[in-house]
Parts: sequence; C-alpha cells; structure tokens
Amino acid sequence: MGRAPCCDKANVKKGPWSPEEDAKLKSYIEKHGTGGNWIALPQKIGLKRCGKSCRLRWLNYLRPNIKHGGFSEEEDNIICNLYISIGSRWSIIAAQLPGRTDNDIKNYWNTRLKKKLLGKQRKEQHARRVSSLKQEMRKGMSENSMVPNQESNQNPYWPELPVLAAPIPYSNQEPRLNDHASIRKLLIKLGGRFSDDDQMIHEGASLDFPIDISSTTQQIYEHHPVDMLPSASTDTLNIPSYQFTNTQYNMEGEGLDMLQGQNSLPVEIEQMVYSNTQRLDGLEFLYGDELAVNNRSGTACGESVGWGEMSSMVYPPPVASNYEGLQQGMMLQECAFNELRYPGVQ
DNA sequence: AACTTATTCAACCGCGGACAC
DNA sequence: CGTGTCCGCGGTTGAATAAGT
Repeated sequence: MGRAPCCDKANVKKGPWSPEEDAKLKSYIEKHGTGGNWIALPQKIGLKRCGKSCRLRWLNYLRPNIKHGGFSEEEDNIICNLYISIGSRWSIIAAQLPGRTDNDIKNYWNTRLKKKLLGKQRKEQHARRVSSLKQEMRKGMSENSMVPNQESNQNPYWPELPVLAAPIPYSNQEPRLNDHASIRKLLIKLGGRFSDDDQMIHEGASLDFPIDISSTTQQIYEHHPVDMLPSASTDTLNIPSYQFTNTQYNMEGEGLDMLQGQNSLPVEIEQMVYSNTQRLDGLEFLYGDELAVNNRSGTACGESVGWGEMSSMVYPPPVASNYEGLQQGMMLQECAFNELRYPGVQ
C-alpha cells in the first residue's frame, strides 16, 4: 500500500546548491524531463538532495527563461493589482508575469513593494496632517490641535504609519466597511503608478489613472506563448472552485475572519485586502462564485479548469480604456458593493 | 577599520489536496 | 473507502551582503 518513502532526511544535503549540483540537475532535466517523479529524481542522478529541494531549485533558479530582479513598473502594477484582488496567491500572480517565479514575487513584495506602498501612505498622511495643523493654527485653534483625533484625521482607519497597532476591532456597525470611500480612494491610488516620484492624489486633484490590468496581461501574453510559462503556472491554474470559497476573498461571512491575524502582514495591508471590492474580471473563480465557475466548467466544485479555458477567463477584453470608463467602473463597483453590503437599501 | 543594523533572497518547512494502492 | 505518499503552495528562516554609525 502507498508509495516509497519520500527521502531519507538524515542522508540528505541541505543549504545552498553548488554549481556541480546545479549542472547535474539541469542537464538531466533538460535531457529526460522530471519523469513525473521529483522524489525519485535525485537518486537517479546521484544527488543527495530531497526531491522537493530539486523541484524548488529547478523551478526557481535553473529553469530556462527565468528573470531575476529588475522588476519593471508595469510588473509592480500587476503585482499590486493582483495582490489587492486575490491576496497572496503568489503562484497565480506569477502566472501573470512570464519568467517570474512565485518565490521571487513573494520576496519582492515582502521586501520592497509593501514598503513602497506603505511609504506612500505615510507620506500622504503626513502631508495631510501638516496641512490640517496649519489650518487649525491659522484659525487660532491651538488647544487640542497637537493631538490628532478621529475628527481631525480624515482617515481614521489608516492610522499614521508605522504604527502597526492591533487590528481595529469590529463594531456592530462595521466602521471599516462604512469607510468605503476612503479605502476606495486608496485603491484607486494603488491601482495607479508606483514610482517614488508619483504625484499624490488628493481630493479634487486629477487622477493619474490605473493601468488596465486585463489589457496589460493580455499584452504580455500576446508576446509570450504558453510554452514560455513557468511550469508551475499551468498546474497552478487547475484550481477547483471550492478552494476559494470562504476565504478572505469572500467579502461576507466567516471568510472575513480568516485573514484576521493571519501572518505578519501589517494591518494596513490587511485592511487594503479586506476592503477591496475590485474583482478582476474573469477571475470569478477566485471569489467562490460557484455559478460563474460552474457555468464555465459545467461541473460541480472539484472539477479542474483547463489552461485553455482558464486563459480566456484570466484575460478578458479591456473593460475601460480611459479615465471616464474607469470612473464609471468605480461607480458601478460602489453600487455593487452597497448592494452586497446593504441589500435593498439605496 | 570595526562593529551593528537593515535588507535581500535562496532555501526550508509544514500544510492541504490529489492520487496511488 | 482508508491509508500513505506525492506535489505544489505559502509562510518563514537564516546566511550573505549592504548600509549606517
């Protein structure tokens, strides 16, 4: 019964790979493929490594067409948009960026992008606070003005960083959801450019509007056929719908609780993810839209969706190509959000 | 130059679903 | 159908390196 044991952990080398090990693994896989069995592979080629380790080394480093470092601004945008929409599904995000590995993207997000975004947030809040203080001083309201409170802070749910305090407790009124407008503004911003010299967006100011992720990814794939995809990506996209029900992507019910306290993500980012109502068109399956998924796959949950089908789901036609279109989209999203949140109330 | 602190990223670990027996 | 292994994923760790004092 069962299969042979994975590997003799006591007899397995750990740590960094030597060039000789790399060469052995690479040349073998290039000649023979993985043989569909990573566990047996190291023994076949005389490597004292765990199969898992070989797989990781191949996928993240030795595989052809791998890009390391030097993320473009466009890639930043794609990563941020997808993170906002689907969270830390790095393999799915990696599938949108040919040549990038999930590990690379995860590292890039954790070490740079996240800080970049939080830095922008901090900058903006600082500027807002300074201008608010100036206004109050002009009015001669020096009393109490040095202590910012919720009235003077226009964005109570985004306390000045880097205060990574405990998560804001839910009240019966769910204030974080009522503050949709401010979060929406942030999302608009996050959907925009991420360069450090970015103009900050203030109320009434013109928007430097977000990329259209659907057209962007489509463009990328027009230049990168499927065989250029990371080998993991196609597997990754065989995702049964039920995996995504009742996760943090579901805006209602216990799904919301699942993200709470999960990993070390700063509260601000968690809230950003929580509060995002912007679903990517064609990624319905990520949100547990059983109807949408079942209509496409024609089966109950548990059935895999093939790459061909999936790619048409992931790369829909552009929904908005200009600012007005996107503005309309945002309004529709808000209506949809309100309908979801407060059914029947207009 | 020496030391400390911060950053980066390759690799490991553990988990859960899929699948073989 | 139950059990055990394989596979892929996301989170975390820790060594190497860079930057700061």
